[in-house]
Amino acid sequence: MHYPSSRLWENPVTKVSPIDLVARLQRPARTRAGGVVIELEKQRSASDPGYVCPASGLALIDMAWIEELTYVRRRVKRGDALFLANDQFASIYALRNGFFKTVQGLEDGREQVTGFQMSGEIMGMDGIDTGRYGSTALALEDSDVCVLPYALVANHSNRNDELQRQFHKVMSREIVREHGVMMLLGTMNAGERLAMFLLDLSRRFSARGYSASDFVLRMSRGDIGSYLAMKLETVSRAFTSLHNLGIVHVDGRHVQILDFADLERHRGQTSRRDRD
Amino acid sequence: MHYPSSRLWENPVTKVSPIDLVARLQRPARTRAGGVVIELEKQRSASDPGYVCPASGLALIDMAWIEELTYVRRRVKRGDALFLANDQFASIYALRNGFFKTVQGLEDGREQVTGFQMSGEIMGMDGIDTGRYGSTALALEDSDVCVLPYALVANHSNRNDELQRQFHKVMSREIVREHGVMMLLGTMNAGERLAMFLLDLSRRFSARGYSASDFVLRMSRGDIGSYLAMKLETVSRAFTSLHNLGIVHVDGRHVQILDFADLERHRGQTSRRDRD
DNA sequence: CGGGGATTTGACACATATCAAGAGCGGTGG
DNA sequence: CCACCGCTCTTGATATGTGTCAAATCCCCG
Repeated sequence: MHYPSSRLWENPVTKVSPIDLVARLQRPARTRAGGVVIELEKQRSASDPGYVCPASGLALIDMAWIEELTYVRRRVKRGDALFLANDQFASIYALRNGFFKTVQGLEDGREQVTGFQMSGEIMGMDGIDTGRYGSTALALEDSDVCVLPYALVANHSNRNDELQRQFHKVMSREIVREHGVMMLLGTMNAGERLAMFLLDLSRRFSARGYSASDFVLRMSRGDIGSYLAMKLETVSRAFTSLHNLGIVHVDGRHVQILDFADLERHRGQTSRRDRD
Repeated sequence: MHYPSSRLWENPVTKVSPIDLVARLQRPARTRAGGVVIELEKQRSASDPGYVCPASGLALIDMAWIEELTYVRRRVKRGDALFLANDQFASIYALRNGFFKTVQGLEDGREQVTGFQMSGEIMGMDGIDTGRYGSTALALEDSDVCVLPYALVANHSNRNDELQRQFHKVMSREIVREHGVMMLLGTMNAGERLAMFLLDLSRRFSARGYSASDFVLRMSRGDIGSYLAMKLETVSRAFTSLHNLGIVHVDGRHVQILDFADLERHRGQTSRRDRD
């Protein structure tokens, strides 16, 4: 699979080009605490506030710490990649505004959506281990991202217990989320999976001040299916089923949850009779 | 589900009881850097080396850092729990010797194995976010575990870049692993899943100096099925299939991989004809 | 040596995949 | 403004992989 990447050529907010940044961060043979990062910090504290990623949209998610660390922002257009699987890892990314999916590929070409990210959520942590990203992050709508150079995060969290804690929590949360997905894929049928998916989206929209019961999906049926491990036709049928039961109103990508209690209940037992 | 827990009553290696340890770690209203942890460190540097977890068995896995942080070791008998889902989080655990599974539960009682851990691997990181473990860790054989109080890990990694990096890597690795499992569950059929599973085990045994091609499974067909999201009967049939194809020799829990190339290939396409 | 869980195997059911066709819908250009 | 294209989505008919239920055997552990 080949996606257009916004990687090295788009840098509307900062004066320092990402290329320089990456080059500096990767400059070898200097202790992290000593040279490189401090140098970056000096730049960061220069008088131009433009490259500081305002945390406004993120406050709800308890991520003021991101503000401290943002070195540069990046805009990613719908359909473009923030990073590609196998790219050299240098930064994690906090989504400030917009919507992403992360996609993981197999050698033989099969691929799967491993997550959807919305504002305040972090991408790229799967790159820390091997030094290369394990997945590709694709914008599902025009988005605005805070670039958090990993070296900076690491360095700051040495001296800021709260930041360290937040960072650990973010990674832990990702582990917990993935446990949940494994659970979903391992123990639930199609109807339950979709119900869980909608409830999860609802909760996350709600946490950001949007309606919990009325929202527009940013992803296609195929993406949902890939994430939930079912074919797009099955996703469509499951939507139709929920719609016919009067639990949600579905019109294309516009979803209205009509009965949360039923949807919650659905998330526990569904079977053939529901479709009739 | 109710499992016997080794939690508060088993502490054969250290002089400080886990109860005291936990109590101290949880003592509120003291900065982490200041009071509590330093206090622990003093104890740790006392003349009794017994409570330091020798890193011997872990060296291969690049985890010498664990040695520095181990405050106490714990023995967990087969079938007992190291920690239970919903237990108050205080420590992560490095498996020194033995074999574990981690199990996640749904409110309605359904549960799933989310991972198998062998020596050198870390458990409990899913507790950092919420302060409670998200899963239960059950010993599949008598095991020996290094207890790494989270406060200690956090404190040390403030002052030790390498340790910080290792810790981040371990969490990242867990995220990557879970992406892999999602992939497995989302895109592969039963035969492929089992092939992947066996190759994964093989690799991990091999990394610990055991045979890559001849090993004894510590877990039941049911556990494997739970992990791979298939019924135990299906696991059994998939084993039989691999056996009949001459790719692996299976005798109960004793597995010998006869043809790695075929097994790798199997991990890419399997279908009905393989069973005939 | 006995008992009970673990495993295997078979027959059948069912949830979901697959294949196929058509409908909706937004964008584009004549 | 309409026609057309390409996409996504829906719906139907059928195929199939895996689940379910059941029974027999194995074998581990007390």
